[in-house]
Amino acid sequence: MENLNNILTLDINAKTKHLKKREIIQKAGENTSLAYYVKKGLLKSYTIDEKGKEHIFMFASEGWIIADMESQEFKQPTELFIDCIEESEVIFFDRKCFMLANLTENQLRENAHLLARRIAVLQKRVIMLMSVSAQERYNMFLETHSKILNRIPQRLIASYLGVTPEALSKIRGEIAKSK
Amino acid sequence: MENLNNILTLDINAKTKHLKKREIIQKAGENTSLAYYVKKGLLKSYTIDEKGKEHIFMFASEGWIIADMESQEFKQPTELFIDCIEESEVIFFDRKCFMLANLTENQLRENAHLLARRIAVLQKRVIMLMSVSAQERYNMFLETHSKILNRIPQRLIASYLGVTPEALSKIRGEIAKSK
DNA sequence: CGAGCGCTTGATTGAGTTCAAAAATCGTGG
DNA sequence: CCACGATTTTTGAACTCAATCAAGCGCTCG
Repeated sequence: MENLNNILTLDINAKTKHLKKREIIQKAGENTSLAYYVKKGLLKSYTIDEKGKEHIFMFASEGWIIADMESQEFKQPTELFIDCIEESEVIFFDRKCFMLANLTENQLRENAHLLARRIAVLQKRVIMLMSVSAQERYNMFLETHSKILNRIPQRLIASYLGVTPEALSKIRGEIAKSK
Repeated sequence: MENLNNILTLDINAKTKHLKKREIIQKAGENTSLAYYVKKGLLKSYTIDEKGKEHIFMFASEGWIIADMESQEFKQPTELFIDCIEESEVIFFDRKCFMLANLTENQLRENAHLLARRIAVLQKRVIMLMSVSAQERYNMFLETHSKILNRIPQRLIASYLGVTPEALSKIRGEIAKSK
């Protein structure tokens, strides 16, 4: 992820901001073409459904980019909220620089990989949601997010896994018992 | 999707093939960087889990590209099977031409949009799987796949929705009753 | 220090699965 | 083109996993 700085420098308007815990940097319904590079801290992106329930798409810690990469393709307003789980330091830059014509071959490749990696993550998630139990999903989460595990509240992990906080608590109880 | 032909022409090795129903064009575990443009017919991509269950990722009819766009990014072998639901006519070409340096600005933009659109579809699917009932998922499917609906066997729709064929049959029964 | 939020635990309910078998549809060979 | 076997779809009963509802505990931060 280090060489993403190449891309970041393409946006002369890119700005680093210091954000407090719980600070919202993007709301569903807004028109924005911004993306966010996390220098420090921990963010999440999510939707809120008709019943007011939050559904988390991704967590982004140091070195990750978080944004609504796609909704702009179809319809203008984003459907994603993005906010800070911790106090964070984030570079705001324009997503459009991913599509500039004067990119080098390496930058191009980097961009394609970035999008492809995002697709890979989502594809895995779809399989996960379709085919494995909540318990197995939690185990997979433990593996894939081991570094930032203790920085994420339980309730948010439950939302990411697509279960209620109560269900996750019981799953953890089961795991603890079986040891 | 018409101008995708621009990209297709970049691969001098691209070949059109006629395929019979049930013919498999890609198997999990294979090493390939091919992508498939559907000129005619209907294909599906899917995984098979430990229990031997098929989980469908996408259907591709006329004008769509189907491929494992992402697993190559990480690990060599693909995890997706791709086969024909109907007799089909398909252009086999190399995915790598999406990342060539000599693409025009329009082609670049087209590629980015293609990937972004795929992300959008997957993102919607994740929300769908996390937050709505099987019945609602079926209704959403009816809307988004209305043109190819009657060409897809029930059992495959159930797999796409993440439910058993029995469950889908009952859902359809309910809907029919309520009219 | 107290109020509220987050986590746990238990009882109940419900959506969807599994298993089984019948009914409908498809497709292939004669 | 028909008939028969195979595959799909439907229907039903029993069961399971996770959701919902409700109550209690523990922390933190205001």
